[in-house]
Amino acid sequence: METATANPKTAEETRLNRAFAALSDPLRRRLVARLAQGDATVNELAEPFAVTLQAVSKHLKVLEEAGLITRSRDAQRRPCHLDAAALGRLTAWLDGYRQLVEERYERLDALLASEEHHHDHDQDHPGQR
Amino acid sequence: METATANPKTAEETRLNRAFAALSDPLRRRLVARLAQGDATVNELAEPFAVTLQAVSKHLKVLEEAGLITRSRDAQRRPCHLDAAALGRLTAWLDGYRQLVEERYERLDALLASEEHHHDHDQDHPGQR
DNA sequence: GTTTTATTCAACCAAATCGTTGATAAACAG
DNA sequence: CTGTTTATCAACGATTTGGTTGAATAAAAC
Repeated sequence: METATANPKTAEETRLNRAFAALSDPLRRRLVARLAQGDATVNELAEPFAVTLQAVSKHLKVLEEAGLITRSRDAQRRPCHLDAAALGRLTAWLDGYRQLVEERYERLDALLASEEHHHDHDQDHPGQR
Repeated sequence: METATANPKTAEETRLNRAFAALSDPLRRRLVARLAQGDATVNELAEPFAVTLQAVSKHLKVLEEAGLITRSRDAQRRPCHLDAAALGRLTAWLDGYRQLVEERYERLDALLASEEHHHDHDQDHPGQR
């Protein structure tokens, strides 16, 4: 599969860099959570938080440059819209690696089970280890 | 910075904070990618990169404190193991919000379709972008 | 014992990050 | 035009981050 190996700088990796970096800030993640409920302007987004409007404006710029949100225009307002596809790219990255780990785990399980020829207990996946 | 006093900040949120922050660094994500292929020691992990062993050691500490990896012991070595469940928690967070956005989008689509009484121009929906 | 291997700790430094205040721009309302 | 709302830009300071080198620890090998 794709799974960017040791490539120096693909555009895709740059995009992931920006997106994960954007989500590393708790306030930005709360903005994302808020935007999941519906589009909102900068003022609306800033209102619940104990920071200045300028700080929120900066955070939104980061989210926008990371491709996580898009912005339109309504008079003086600039409503923000959360981009579902961008979130999907992040889950795809994470889930690809998660699946690799689980596959390896299952193969190890199978190996252990096959080598245990004097027992035969069911080796079902145990949810959380 | 968020107020520590007025905000209870659940343990779950703290865990997400650490995990997303851990993944915000490109080198740490490459370590994760490497560990998805199989467990590895600090030396093995550091070898492909142009940074010192100590730098990688620090990064691994961050990943460990974020719960993304666990570590065992084999003589002087401390092999790292990628935690699939931790990756799963991140995808769950992202995907929850992604689904909210898509549901809202679909409802808006349906509303627009039902209100179209004098036109019938096709409202194309952009599947993947 | 001494030395080698594997990893971490400690101190330090440059650069990035996050927040602030103050000024500016753009679109409206009067 | 004057003033208000909405949002951004610019400069600054405090803190965090990611890297380095050098010393320290722990287990193994000699």
